[in-house]
This record gives sequence, C-alpha cells and structure tokens, in this order.
Amino acid sequence: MDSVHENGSCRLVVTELSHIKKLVAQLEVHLGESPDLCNCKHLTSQIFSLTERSIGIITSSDFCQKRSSIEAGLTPSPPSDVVDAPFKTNKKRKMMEKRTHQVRVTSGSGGEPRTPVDDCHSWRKYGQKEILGAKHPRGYYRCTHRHSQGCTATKQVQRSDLDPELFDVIYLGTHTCVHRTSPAAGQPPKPNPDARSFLQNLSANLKVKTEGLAAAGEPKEWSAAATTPFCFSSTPASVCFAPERSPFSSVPSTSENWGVSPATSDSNHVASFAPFEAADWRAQSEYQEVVSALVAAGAPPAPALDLDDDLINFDISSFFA
DNA sequence: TCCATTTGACCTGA
DNA sequence: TCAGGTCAAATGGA
Repeated sequence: MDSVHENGSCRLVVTELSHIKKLVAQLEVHLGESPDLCNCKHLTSQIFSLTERSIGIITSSDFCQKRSSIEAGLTPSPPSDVVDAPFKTNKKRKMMEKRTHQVRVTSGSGGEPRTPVDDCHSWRKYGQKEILGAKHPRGYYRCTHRHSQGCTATKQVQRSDLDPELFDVIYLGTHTCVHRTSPAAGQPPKPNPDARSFLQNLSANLKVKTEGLAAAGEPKEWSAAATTPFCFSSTPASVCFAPERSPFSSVPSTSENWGVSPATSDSNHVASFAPFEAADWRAQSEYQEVVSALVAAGAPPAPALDLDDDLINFDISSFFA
C-alpha cells in the first residue's frame, strides 16, 4: 500500500547517508594530510545537515511503523519482547531501588564482535553469569572507582541473542566518582591523535549501516542498530554523542566538556550516556532502532528524541583543534 | 608489584 | 528451590 512511499524514503535515506559517507571520507583525507580546519568545519556542518535530513525523512514517513511490522513478522512473539527479553528489568530484584537504564550499542563493524565500546567511564568486570534462556553470558561490571571513591555505578553487558554483534547494556546506579578516562577537567583539549581512527570507525560504520538501509526488507540489518546515545572510544579521551546535542552542535565547547560530560553535573549522566528511563525505553525503542544506524556511525540522533538533556557536549571544532 | 579478568562459591529474593 | 547478582581467590599481563 505505502510501499512506494516507503521505498522512496529508503532511497532518500540511502542517498543522504551515502553523502555523509563521502563527506567523512573527505574529512579523513583532510585530517590525514595537513589538517585544514576550515574545510573540516565545513564538512562537518554538511554531515550534520545531511544527517538531520535523513532522520527527518525517516520520522516523517511511516518508516518506523513498517519496520516494526517486519520485525513482528519475523518472530512469533511481540517485538518488544524479542528485543528486551534477555534484559527485562529483573523481576526478582525489583526491590532494588536503582535507576536502571538500557542502552543498546553495536560492537563495531567487521571482524569478531568485541566488547562494547568505551562509554566514558572505566569499568571493572567483577562477574559473569550464564543467564537462563540466553545464548550468551552476562557480564557484570562496576566502576573502577568503587573502592577509592565509593562509586556505586554498575552495568551489565550481554551479547544479544538475535545479533551477536549487538550488546545490550543495562546501567544501574549512578556515578559518584569524578575520575574519567578522558582528559582531566581544566586541561585544554589536546589535538586528538586518534582523530583518524575515529573517522575510520565512523566511515566503516557508515558503510555497514547504509548497506543495511539499501537492502530494504532486510530487517536483520536494521536490528543490528545501536540505540542512542553512543560513545566512541578514543583513548585517552572518549567521544560521546548525546541525543540532543550533536557532535556538531553550536554549543560552545570547553575544555571541560570536550569528550567528557560535564563533570559538575550529575555524574550519572556522565557515566551512562544519560540513557532514557526504562519506562521510556520500549516506547522509543523502535524509533531509535531506525535512527540508530546513524548514531552508530557517529551521526547525531534525531533532535526530536525526548531524552535526558543534560548530556555530553561535543564540539567537533575543538575535537579537531 | 599492581591491576584487571576469570570463575566457582556464596548470598538473596521470589 | 532456583536463578540472578556479588564476592573473592586464582591467574595472567603490563
């Protein structure tokens, strides 16, 4: 019925994302040779614009609805159950008064799936458990600064049964620590030696995800999408993307907010990308899965997403400064 | 030597 | 009693 409309939307999105990919490649070239900041800024501006248009195309169509129908058709059980089954809030532990967030991240494209990327905090694994009905064990992590600073933040990471390249992450508790894996507050942002690898990562992800888009009717590719927000790892600094403040945001960047979240704000948001509340997760999950291809590639998610707003600022201009 | 990971045992709540 | 979550000793790498 709406297949014409949907296919048209698909093509538009693919076209837009292809443009983004080319621009990223250009940006990489600029960085690889003699960094041309003027060109870089111009390119990043274009990338941002194209990304927003792509998201607009998706959100203005019945794209998400279609996709969710496809998913439902693939599995006998309700889609939400499929997605969340291994990660539903533990009913047996529901008395724990912890804030639980759910974030889905991709492990990266190509090669063997790895552990989810750095999320701006250092974690220490303290346990692993085989979960009933899950193909993969669940890993238990706590903040490295648990003992030194009494930080109670923990997270649980489990590889998705549906897609081995997907990791489902549940954040519990809030970060009370002040240490970061990124540069210390007060220090000026240094030229990031990992800028190139960051862009290569970006480019690689774009490739994978756009191919998935091109193959409309291949929901598997769609399901291999990450959910916002996302964080690229680039030790020592981690580049985090927040849903409402794009990497190319006009928000002035400072040494404090470069690659890290505001150290003075709620550390929970620093730590866990300030993911949406669990209650909001299901309602937004389908939409986020659709746009997550962009997110996984480093593009900013749709501004329309009503997520927590006190998130990480990231200004591309200072990133390349 | 320090720190992170692994893994079996133990604890807790349903 | 069972499954999920945590502890802590053993182990390995830097």
